[in-house]
Amino acid sequence: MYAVDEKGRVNLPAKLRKYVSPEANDTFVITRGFEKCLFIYPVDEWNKLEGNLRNLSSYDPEHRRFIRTLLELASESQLDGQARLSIPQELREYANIQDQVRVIGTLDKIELWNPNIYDEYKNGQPESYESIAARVMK
Amino acid sequence: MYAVDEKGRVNLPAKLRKYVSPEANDTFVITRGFEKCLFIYPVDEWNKLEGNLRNLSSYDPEHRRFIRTLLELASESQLDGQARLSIPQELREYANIQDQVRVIGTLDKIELWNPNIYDEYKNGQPESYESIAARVMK
DNA sequence: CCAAAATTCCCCACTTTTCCCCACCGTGAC
DNA sequence: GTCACGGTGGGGAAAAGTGGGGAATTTTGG
Repeated sequence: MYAVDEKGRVNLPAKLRKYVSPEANDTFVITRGFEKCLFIYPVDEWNKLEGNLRNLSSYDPEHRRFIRTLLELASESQLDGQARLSIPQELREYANIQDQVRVIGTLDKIELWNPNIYDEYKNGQPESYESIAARVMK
Repeated sequence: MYAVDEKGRVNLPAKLRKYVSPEANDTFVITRGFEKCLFIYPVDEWNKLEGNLRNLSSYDPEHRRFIRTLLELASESQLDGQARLSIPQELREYANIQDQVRVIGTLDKIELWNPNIYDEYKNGQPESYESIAARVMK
């Protein structure tokens, strides 16, 4: 759990920063995620994703919709001197992020959640973690 | 049974340390486990697990949930000079670990339990150890 | 096109947590 | 008894996290 200050800045935990490739050069792309959270991609990871997007067809309505939604709120920015990232207001509103965030590192990106919404998400699942794990990792 | 000191440190018993591969270089990843306990993986074991996670699809809602839950509280750290590991507060809270822990070595990882919760878990099982053994090892 | 307002960004300062180190206690082996 | 090893406790430096002032830039309104 980390603080969001009045200026909408979030500290990226040192533990997670450690895993970000130096190629990213402290630059990140932040956009809306799945379920009401935000995704923060180190630019190098983002570029890979963007490469995949280019393979989609802008003549297919579903592809179009997917690309638009993903890019609509996307925004690139750099860490400040204290390793914090500014989260644009529209994105904060989308994820309902106020003064506290839960930060989750998920392999290729980082997720930001309103802590309450994350708890609801976890508790709202019909199946337990253990039983999903058994199925997924079989 | 081992002590947890005021700083949240736990001594990894010499008996267990003996079995950890030198490749792990005294580095461990600690995260939530199944049932209310914590898992401590030597990094080399963790890396294998992480490799499997990367094969999951982050576009599948169940896979996403699994990855989030597993990584949400995950944290890497090294043994200190006295062969102790610091257990982050959020993880201690999750497993309800206060001043005593039960430490169980389980082949590829180590489990930490609140001693009382572990007893309840054992006693709460409908089937006896012997009859599970018969089925599992058939 | 200019001025006022708002936002962004860069810097400095303070607080809290983590981690590195040293010291101590108890037990079992010699 | 004394030595070695495993386990426990705690002080203090360094790192991580937090808050906020003010210049620079962008946006807005006339």
